[in-house]
Amino acid sequence: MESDVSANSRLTIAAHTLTWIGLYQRRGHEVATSEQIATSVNTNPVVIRRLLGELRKAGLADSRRGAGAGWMLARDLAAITLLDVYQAIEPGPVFALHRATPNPECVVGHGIGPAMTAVYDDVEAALRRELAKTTLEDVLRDVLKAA
Amino acid sequence: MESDVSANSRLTIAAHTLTWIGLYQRRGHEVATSEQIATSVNTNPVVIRRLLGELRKAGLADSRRGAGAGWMLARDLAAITLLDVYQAIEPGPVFALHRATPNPECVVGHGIGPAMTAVYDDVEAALRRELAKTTLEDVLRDVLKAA
DNA sequence: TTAGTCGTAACTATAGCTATTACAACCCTA
DNA sequence: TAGGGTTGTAATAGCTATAGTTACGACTAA
Repeated sequence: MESDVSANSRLTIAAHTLTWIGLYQRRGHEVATSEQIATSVNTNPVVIRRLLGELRKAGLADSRRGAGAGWMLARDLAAITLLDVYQAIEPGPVFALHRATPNPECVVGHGIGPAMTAVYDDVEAALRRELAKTTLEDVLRDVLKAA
Repeated sequence: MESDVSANSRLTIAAHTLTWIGLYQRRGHEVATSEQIATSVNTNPVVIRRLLGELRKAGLADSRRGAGAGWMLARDLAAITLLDVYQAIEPGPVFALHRATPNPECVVGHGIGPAMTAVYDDVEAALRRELAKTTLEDVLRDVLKAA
């Protein structure tokens, strides 16, 4: 259990999942099951299947049904950045404007939205730039180094 | 109502609040009440008081009690960056590791935590760098320009 | 003494993430 | 063609954070 339970662990789980599949495939297996991945991640197989569904929609993973079914990578680990993963699973922005529209008759209430949006756009861009620097190949290298 | 209601609007509200106080003080008033600010933000005064309580703890705002009570800035708008505000009100990191510890007997489960932590540290650093670039004076300038 | 505001507790509502159960759909293999 | 393992997905519940609201004691200038 981590210190802050509120923040998103989706990116962590997604990176874990894809890295696991990549390593498993390199060891000679064709497909990985959500059951196997869930055992490594320590969660429920359905959580993995749902997440992999989103990753498949983004063109990062693929699945096979029926007997001998399972999941595989759609691209090599080196061709997937954490930004790819982030964009596949993150729905909204990190920061939001007001829930309820602020008073438009007030100077600040009127102008604060655009002003903050400009800042938030820059912040998100910086965040994406940073995530784009790391591929899942890099992640796997770090993982194996720690072993 | 904004498009994504889930993300944090706390930074937006906090910046709005401090900017409002700053402008109000420049117009000759000594203190601003949570009631006035809440009218501009379009929320409940208690929400503003709670937030200003955190900002005061961080040394950004100050309050006076009793009759003629209210809030004032502890520093000039130019001396407050959005990073200051962010650090005063944001509790946790943007990204989290797994809720439940992943399987330590699995290579990936064992090494993924440190690997992702390294990335997340860089991302948070980039985010902070970006927020530090903008002061509330900059925000007020943008706000007045939009009017 | 009074009136206005802060400071804070308590409660409710909403939304997202995670976890879990259940089951139909699918398809390889024997 | 029957069996069995796995995907795909709906439904539900619990937890947490944010937000909104009411209520009321604490404080202090006038």
